[in-house]
Amino acid sequence: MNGRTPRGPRPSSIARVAGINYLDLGEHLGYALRRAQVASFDAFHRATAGLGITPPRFTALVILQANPGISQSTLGEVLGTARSGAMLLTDWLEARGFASRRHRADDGRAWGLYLTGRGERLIGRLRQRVRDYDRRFAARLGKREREQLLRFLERLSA
Amino acid sequence: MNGRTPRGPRPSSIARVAGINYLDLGEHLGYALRRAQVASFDAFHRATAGLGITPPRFTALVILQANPGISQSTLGEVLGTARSGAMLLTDWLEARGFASRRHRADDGRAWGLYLTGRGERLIGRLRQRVRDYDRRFAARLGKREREQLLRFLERLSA
DNA sequence: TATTGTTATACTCTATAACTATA
DNA sequence: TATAGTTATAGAGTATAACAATA
Repeated sequence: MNGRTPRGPRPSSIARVAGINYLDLGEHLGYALRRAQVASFDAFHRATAGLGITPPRFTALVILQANPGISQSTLGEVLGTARSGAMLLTDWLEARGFASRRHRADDGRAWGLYLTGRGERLIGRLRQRVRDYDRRFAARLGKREREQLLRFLERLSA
Repeated sequence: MNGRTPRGPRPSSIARVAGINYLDLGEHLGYALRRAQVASFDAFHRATAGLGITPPRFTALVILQANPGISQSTLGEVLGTARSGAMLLTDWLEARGFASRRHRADDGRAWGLYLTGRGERLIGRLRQRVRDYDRRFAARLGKREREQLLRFLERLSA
């Protein structure tokens, strides 16, 4: 313990409590998805401990890396949040030197968003960590099962 | 439109944005789980529209039905939240006449929580609605696929 | 008129910590 | 001492609405 409390939302696992009757809750896809997602978030949190990186921030870094010059509105659309949220997220990245806003030649209203060198290095390290955590988290499934699961989830999300 | 804004958290879907490069984000189990969970939450929200029922509240109702006399602390444990959160949730249920607190004979500190008749009727209707929504949501999967998915998720959550 | 970014505001959820009463 | 419930407080996340600048 170092006394510092992490800032982001704390993932609290949802363990099965002994002696409790859950009825058919385990048959509900929504409940099962929620439990698995919390477990995944918990693993993500441990994998990125101390960096202040949350899943949306990680996603934003990946999207900025692959789509240099993207606007805040589009970033918000990708993340599924309102413009104002995308703006706060961009503020966070910029304040830490991971991303920069540049004026666009073609549209005076919008910013173009770019990773800085520091941001590139961060996402490089993060990619590795997140890939590792994802593999460890999925270790209870076989390779084929993991692929199957991904396809199922993709079909539900489309 | 009736002008009333729903109270609970609004599920905002995470659609794929055309023209955006997502790199390998789709291969991340955490990302896929999050997207599916948001889609599921969105369907749940529509299924229970107007009732103010959120997934944790639904879970609490099921747990109270199947475990009459459960304490607030244990309910919080089941939900994966702190005691204070379980208390606010119980307040919400009690204020609407869905649940009641009764003193315990064996332990003067703890409440025993029980569904009221009104709560029983609510959970009866909700069960039906939630089961329907869950089936519709999973309609993109076959029966066997749905079962497989549930087993995969269960293994990841254990 | 519509859109981008911004700002202010409000609301939900949830955690922490301190307190009380019981055990 | 430890636990159940309570209360107060704080923080993160995110939505809405209004506004200025630009299209």
